[in-house]
Amino acid sequence: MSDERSASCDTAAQAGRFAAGADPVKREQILDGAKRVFMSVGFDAASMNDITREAGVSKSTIYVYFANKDELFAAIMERERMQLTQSLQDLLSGIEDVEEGLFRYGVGFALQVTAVGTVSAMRTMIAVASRMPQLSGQFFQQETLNVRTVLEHFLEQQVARGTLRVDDIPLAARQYIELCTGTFFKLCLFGVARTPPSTSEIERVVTGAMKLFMAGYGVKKSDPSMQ
Amino acid sequence: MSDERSASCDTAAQAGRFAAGADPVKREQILDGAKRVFMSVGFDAASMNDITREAGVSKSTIYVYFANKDELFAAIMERERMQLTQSLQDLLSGIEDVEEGLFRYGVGFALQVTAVGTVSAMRTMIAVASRMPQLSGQFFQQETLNVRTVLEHFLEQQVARGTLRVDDIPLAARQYIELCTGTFFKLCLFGVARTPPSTSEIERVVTGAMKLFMAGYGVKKSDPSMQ
DNA sequence: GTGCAATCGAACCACTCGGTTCGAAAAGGT
DNA sequence: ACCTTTTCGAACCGAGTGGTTCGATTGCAC
Repeated sequence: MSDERSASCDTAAQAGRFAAGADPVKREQILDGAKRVFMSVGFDAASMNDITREAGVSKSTIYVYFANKDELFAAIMERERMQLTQSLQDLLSGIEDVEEGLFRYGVGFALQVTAVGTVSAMRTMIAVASRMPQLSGQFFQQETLNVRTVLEHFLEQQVARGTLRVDDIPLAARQYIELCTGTFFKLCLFGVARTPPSTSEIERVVTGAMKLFMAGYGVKKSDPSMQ
Repeated sequence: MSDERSASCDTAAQAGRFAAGADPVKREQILDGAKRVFMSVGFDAASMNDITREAGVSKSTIYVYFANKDELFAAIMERERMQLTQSLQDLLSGIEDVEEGLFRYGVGFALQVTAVGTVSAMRTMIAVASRMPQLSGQFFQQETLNVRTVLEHFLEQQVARGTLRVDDIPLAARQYIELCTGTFFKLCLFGVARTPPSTSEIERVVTGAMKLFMAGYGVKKSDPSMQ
């Protein structure tokens, strides 16, 4: 039954014909339009009439695809979270050198969290965090853990290789993340910085972060001939 | 004329009789009630009917004191900002020892930014930052500058005393602030941490921050007899 | 061309919103 | 007790809210 339905959907994808509420193109169209309104004015000030206009579909169609405003919002935030998480997965793939890894992670992460889309998604989620604890918990919990886990694994590897000496890996990972991104993220979130920081500014701050981090955790090379 | 009015107000303060909309007790009552609603559900979801009930005054009285919802909100956020700024003014007064100063600043600041009241004020302001850029700009700009300036002055003093070697004071100040508070603040803001961190947890993280900071910027004592 | 179904969009619903009006009640001064 | 003024609170206003209904239009398959 479900296999039959799945096959039917795959076939229909070529044909452009779906059951009501099942057209992925129409669904994305709604999500895209709604996202623009939610990210612009937040959940409460986003009206379904505004979303109808922005998405370019009928309001009754929106209600065929989503049960209510809350469900539409949740779908958008989940989509945002997945995109954000996805883009951070491979920041440290295949890297073995400690400074190259730290630099690449720091810059990549800073670019990600200061991007306009990320900031507005965060801001929108923060605004309703106390009223929608489950949704916000899911959004921030997963994202936070994933980002730090990647760095923690990398630090563990470096400790095993003898390039770093770290007693508390989770604390060190937190410290490095905050050194690289903390101020940037806050300035963007608060609206003090109207545009994302430049890449060169990010690189400058990440370089300083690395320098401090290595001063605290780096293992000095004891053999001068290896320099 | 204005002197006469001012004297009249001072006298009346003892007597309990004010011109309409000029009673400071009634004004605070409105602000307190409105604050509770705004901080709980945000600007948009806070209705003037809710605020009327919470403040325990008539809606028409609220409109005698404040022109509209926006003005009421702005007055509350300004009051919050001033309280926040005030409480951070003297964190480093009279301290000369570098590690004592760093510890005291780190712990004091972390306790302040993770307090429930601070977090909800920030969250509420962030939610409307893109719609009320002037208000949010004022709120965050002043607060951010003041907090960091205090630390920068302290670092400058320590550099002059020879206990720290810092090329870039503003960057170092940012780094230390983020090391001490960055993760705590975000976890609270995102609603992941449901309660503020314990003082012992803050002290643990601040101690780690100091250790890292001194590893990077501290001037080692070259005279053993001074230990 | 025909038939079927998804989508459209105008109209509708009960309710809430921010803000206004104004007579009654309350408070304070003399 | 009387007078004045502040505050109260019920009723009101036009606009907007999320969500529903349903005949007309459109799009796709055959």
